[in-house]
Amino acid sequence: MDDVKKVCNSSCNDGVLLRMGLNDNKAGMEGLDKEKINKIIMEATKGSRFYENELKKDQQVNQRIEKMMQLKEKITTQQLLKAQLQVDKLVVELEQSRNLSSTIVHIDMDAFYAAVEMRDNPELKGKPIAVGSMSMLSTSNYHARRYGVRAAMPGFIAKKLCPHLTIVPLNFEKYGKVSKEVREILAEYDHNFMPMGLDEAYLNITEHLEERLNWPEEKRRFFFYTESTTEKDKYYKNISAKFNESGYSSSPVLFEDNTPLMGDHAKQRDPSAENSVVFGTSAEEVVKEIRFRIEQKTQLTASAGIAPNTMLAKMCSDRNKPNGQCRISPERQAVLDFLQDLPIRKVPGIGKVTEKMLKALGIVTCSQLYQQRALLSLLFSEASWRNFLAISLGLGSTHLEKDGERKSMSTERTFNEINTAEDQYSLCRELCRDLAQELQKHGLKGKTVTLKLKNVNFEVKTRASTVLSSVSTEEEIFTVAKDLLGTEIDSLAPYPLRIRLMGVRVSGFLSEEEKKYQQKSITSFLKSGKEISFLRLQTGKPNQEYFTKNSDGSPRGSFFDKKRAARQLNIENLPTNETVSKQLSYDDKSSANFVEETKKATDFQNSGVCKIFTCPVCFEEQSSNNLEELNRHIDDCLSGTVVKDTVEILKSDNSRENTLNFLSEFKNENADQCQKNKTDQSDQSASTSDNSTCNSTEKFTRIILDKPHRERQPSNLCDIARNVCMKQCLLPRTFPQDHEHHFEKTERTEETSSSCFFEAKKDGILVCPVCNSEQKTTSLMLFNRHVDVCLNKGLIQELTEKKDFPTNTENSNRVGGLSRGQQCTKPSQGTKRSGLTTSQSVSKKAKSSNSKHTIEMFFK
DNA sequence: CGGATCGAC
DNA sequence: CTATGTCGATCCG
Repeated sequence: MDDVKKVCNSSCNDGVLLRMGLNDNKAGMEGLDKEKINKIIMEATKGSRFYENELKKDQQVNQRIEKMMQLKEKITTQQLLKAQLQVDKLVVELEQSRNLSSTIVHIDMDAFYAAVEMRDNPELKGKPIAVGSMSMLSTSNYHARRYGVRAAMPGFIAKKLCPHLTIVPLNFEKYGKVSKEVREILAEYDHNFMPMGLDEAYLNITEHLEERLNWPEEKRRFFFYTESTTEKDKYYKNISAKFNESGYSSSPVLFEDNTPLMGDHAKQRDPSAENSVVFGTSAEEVVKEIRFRIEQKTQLTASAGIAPNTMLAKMCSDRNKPNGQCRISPERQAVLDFLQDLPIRKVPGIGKVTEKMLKALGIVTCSQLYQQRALLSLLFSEASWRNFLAISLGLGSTHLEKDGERKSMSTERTFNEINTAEDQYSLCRELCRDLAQELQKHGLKGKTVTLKLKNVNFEVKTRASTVLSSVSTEEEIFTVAKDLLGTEIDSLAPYPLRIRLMGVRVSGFLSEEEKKYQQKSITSFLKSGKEISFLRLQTGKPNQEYFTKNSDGSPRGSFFDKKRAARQLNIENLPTNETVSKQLSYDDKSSANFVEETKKATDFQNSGVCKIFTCPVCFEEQSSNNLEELNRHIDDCLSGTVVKDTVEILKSDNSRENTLNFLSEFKNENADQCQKNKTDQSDQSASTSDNSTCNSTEKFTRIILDKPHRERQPSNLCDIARNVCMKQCLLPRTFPQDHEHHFEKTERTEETSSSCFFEAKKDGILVCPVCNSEQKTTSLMLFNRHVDVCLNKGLIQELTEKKDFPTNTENSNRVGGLSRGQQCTKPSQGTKRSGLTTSQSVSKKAKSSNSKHTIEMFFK
């Protein structure tokens, strides 16, 4: 979309109006001047809930600015000088890395949707039109823009600005088709061109330019598409006029020919024909050719920018729109000249908030951005000021990297106020259904579900929950989403939740790598057939009181508390085959009673009173008054006695899930082996333990370990875990003063990493499985602590609070002080995060108590 | 991680 | 009456 939203003049100080779209209308022309436009918008706006919210947001930005200014006051000359030196060192580096050798083109269709609609409906020509609805416009044509009608403006306001405005509804299908036609052309110049939405694209024509040098003229000749109808005739005469104006050396254009001609067709024609045009070999000529071809093919015009990198190309394409192009020649000085007086708002990535903040510092143009680089490095985050610096130097990506895998998928809807829980739940389900459909279409499953709500005052809230295994079906997503919704409804009771928008998002997809691995695992898991009987899944109706994480106020337990509670529940609900269904139906109730249970469990743990505990591995009751003994017992179970013939595990509740997952994986390994030994094992997967097929049906897992383990190097957690069980682990896993801690670790076995399972390197040097750094330590506990620091800052804090963990102060200070990203990043990796971030490793566990599910795989 | 915010189309 | 929908990135707690 062209830059309708960026027209805001930086001279405009009025916070709210800043967003409303002013126009740079020239006096005397048809349309309205800025003042009138603002007045009309204001009248239509003031007093509305929307406006109130805009004011609120504006104040928040002002507060940010205030904070920044306070920070600025405290900066000393000394600090500034020091910063200047450091930044300038970076400037030298960046300058050295400047690469002017690429030719990047940014193509931007002019008022795309509006142009398409006008093309297809001649009645609209010459009229001000906008595409969208009374609620929201996507774009407007240039005629309408003179009245201040812009993209992102509600139609009813646009109507007030321009009463004779025609609003055309969106027709994405059509735009998609046109877009495809354009892309076909673009692909000829760069196979890897990068589309940005339907109407924009970046091309790297560096290679094309080289090849083109050797092209014969005939290969660069294009013919005008002509038709005998008067209407079209006129149309193309206009085009040819434009092209001649802009400096084409082409001969006068005639329109006697009826045949659309491009590329190879051209060769067959008489080269001297006057209805053709030959384009040169320069970058400008190439882009003119592209634009020409686009126009011939679609009757739509495009603007373009040519520059040594994407950022510059994008800004360039803005320069001469509509229907124009601009080039920054690949010289440093040309780049700097271009930037000199360019308002920072024109820079992609700098929006209205950043603009306002920088303006508070007196920065409006890119050259000012450069001049203030030292100050900016002290006031903004590393990422931000480095970005600012790159901008002010005119640096950007010189190649087009294909966008990586999708990270999230979502759907949201705006509607008239909905305030009854019933309607909200059913809407939520509907959204989940739509989303599930899309997810499955793309074969995606994610671990995090986010619910988005916008109340009638336009305040937006998001609530997220991450579960252990990926979700993709309506039921799975809804199970999570309805809980999130439930807590929100509850948190407002007795007042109703009054919303105008709801959205559901799923993120945390498995990477391609992980997918393959899981696929394999599941397959082998299923193929082992008879060994698997059931998988249990959460069941029953949505329970509004079901506990979830809740940010503000409402009762919630910490992760550990939940774990303890869950453990405690085990004690009361011994899983036996007879009580299975009872147990399950209790599950939901037990969740509802979560708070109470949490308390009980915590009390138990603190009191040290002797209690009965059911070992999650062997399921024998253990009576113990301290966790140490329990841990020892579990250690014994894990390290040998259990891993032998035919162990049956009944999966009955969440608390045991981790251990079960751990063992499931075990089983997978064995199943894998089985596959190789037994030639044809008939597939008895009637038990359908695939994640995706698990619905609310009650199922149980029965896991049998009956095969010897393969011998090979540990390559993933599962392997490591196996080694532990085979007593191959090189390190003792019980730490005298650290039993509770250890217990938690046991539960974390499904984590991508765990301080419990690692390999020892030589004397006193251990390799942290999280950050991979070598840790010199004489104390396992200290090492363990390091790993945990890597795993989760919050975790450590919790532990230290509760247990007064012995530790060296320097270390604990550092933990609190550093940001997580830094903690676990190897120095050599610079600013990039290590493959395994803290967040990732902590993620799965965090919501474990909230999850239902089946097989959990482990990856390294 | 979870939540808010920014920015782009 | 009537102020979008989707996505990625980043920052902070």
